[in-house]
Amino acid sequence: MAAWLRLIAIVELLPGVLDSQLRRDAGLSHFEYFVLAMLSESEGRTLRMTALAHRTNSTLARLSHVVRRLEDRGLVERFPCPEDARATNARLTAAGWDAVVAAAPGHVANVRGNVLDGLSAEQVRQLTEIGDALLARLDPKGRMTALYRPEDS
Amino acid sequence: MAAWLRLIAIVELLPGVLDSQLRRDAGLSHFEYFVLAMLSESEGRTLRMTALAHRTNSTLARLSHVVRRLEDRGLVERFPCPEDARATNARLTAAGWDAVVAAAPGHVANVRGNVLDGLSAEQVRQLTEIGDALLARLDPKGRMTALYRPEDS
DNA sequence: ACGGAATGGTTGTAGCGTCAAGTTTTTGGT
DNA sequence: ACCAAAAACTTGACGCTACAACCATTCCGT
Repeated sequence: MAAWLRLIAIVELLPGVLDSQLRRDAGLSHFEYFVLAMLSESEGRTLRMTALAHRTNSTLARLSHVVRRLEDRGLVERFPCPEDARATNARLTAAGWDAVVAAAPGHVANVRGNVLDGLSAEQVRQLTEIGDALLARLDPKGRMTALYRPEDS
Repeated sequence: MAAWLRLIAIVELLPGVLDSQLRRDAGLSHFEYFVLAMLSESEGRTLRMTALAHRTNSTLARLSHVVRRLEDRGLVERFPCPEDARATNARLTAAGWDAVVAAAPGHVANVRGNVLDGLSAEQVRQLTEIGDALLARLDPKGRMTALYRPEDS
């Protein structure tokens, strides 16, 4: 019960902390930043929509809306996938890359300052294992396994 | 980094799991349920809006909207606080009590099944301490301390 | 090789949360 | 005693997310 109440509080408070720093300093929501960051780390800065949805723990519908808005802002571009005519690729533009590079340091500092620095090295290790155990239940199909366990996928 | 990615994934996935079960089985969002639950545990099933906002880790603005909707549905009623004319009290109605009682068992089962049962007793203990450490940073003013550390405040 | 099911994606809508602004009452400094 | 600042909400507008419906393409069993 004690653990559960704390977990709820974290889930309720963390998004606000991340969003407001990024919104203020970079004009991006945390989810938008995360989408751009996942693209920036991919081959050719390009991913199929479904793959991107998995890496961002999101729905295709949600992602579709967000990518459209990012495209309107010139940070991302979409083009049909040559290999599968059903699929769409999303690629980071030069402006999108610049936006991630500009936003990253402040975001990392925020995460360290507000989250990780409060934990001992041992607790970080414990949290990693707890995270694995929880995600095994929350994401039973292992859809976004690629993110938190990059060796599979 | 591994711990951080897992924490993000949890924060992204957990609300959906909680909301969809409660929405489906009880017609309530998790936040609405939590508001009703906090009232149900309070003296006279009544709390001032500010106190309720702290216990639910939320903003007064957010809470005000939610309580208005709950009031429209007859689950809660609002009345001015006699001691402080600025303040508003929210009280659970009989229908609201019934709604919490009806929703609780399914919700508890869901939480156990999807979250806590995946952890060992030792991990639950670790999570409690990690939660304390994180909340000390996320909620530096200890606004909603009352929730996760009921002995103070 | 054909037809139904599954996959991949988009869009409209409705509901919820955030932000900024406003009102009223209380507190505190002088 | 007075006035400014703070506290306690409420409200309206706007943006984002979930849900459901939809279309196109590919897969697969027979």
